[in-house]
Amino acid sequence: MLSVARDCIGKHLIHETDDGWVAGRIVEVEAYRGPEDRAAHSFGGRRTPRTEVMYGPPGHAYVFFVYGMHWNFNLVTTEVGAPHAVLIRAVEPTAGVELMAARRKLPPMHRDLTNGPGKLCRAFAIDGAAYGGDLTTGALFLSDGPRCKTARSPRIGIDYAGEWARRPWRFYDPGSACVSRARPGPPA
DNA sequence: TGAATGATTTACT
DNA sequence: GTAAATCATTCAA
Repeated sequence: MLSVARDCIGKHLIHETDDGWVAGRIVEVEAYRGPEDRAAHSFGGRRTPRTEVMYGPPGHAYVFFVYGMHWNFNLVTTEVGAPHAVLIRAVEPTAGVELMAARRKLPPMHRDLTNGPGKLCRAFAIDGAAYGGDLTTGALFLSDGPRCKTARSPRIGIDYAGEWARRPWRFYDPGSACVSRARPGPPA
């Protein structure tokens, strides 16, 4: 589970749409460990229409909407019946930067294009339509990339989860400028 | 049927 | 630094 999350770092996410296509290298993810993890939506074995896809086969997209305005994109990682997922928190744009910039209404070459869960979903035009999609056959898919070193840290935005919030299940590429936040050292 | 809340981002002081 | 935006999903009655 955690190794799967780490393996996601460095892979490429591609989304083809009518407007063109965009791609990015995944530089930050978080692991969510189903029933045991209070921070996970599937905590306690909860099974609802929203979490249903996590109980299905791996390689599918778990997309959900929060705070009334943001989508988050997850990769279902484990076998049927085990509701574990990896949240894609940030990517480094590699193609279609101008299209992303147009969607985000920001200038190209801007790091803020994709350095957050809600941001990258908007830049990639990921929404409810991608829910449950197969990430190997659909318009939204993953591709292998060069393996690279990863760092780990506690997860973000789940303080309500108590001790689980301190589990170092966030993986990121320390060499990328597109990681969402919590950089260890000064920006320069 | 109704009320509470969140795996966030953005804007403003 | 703090606060507001905003709505699908979820839990209670």
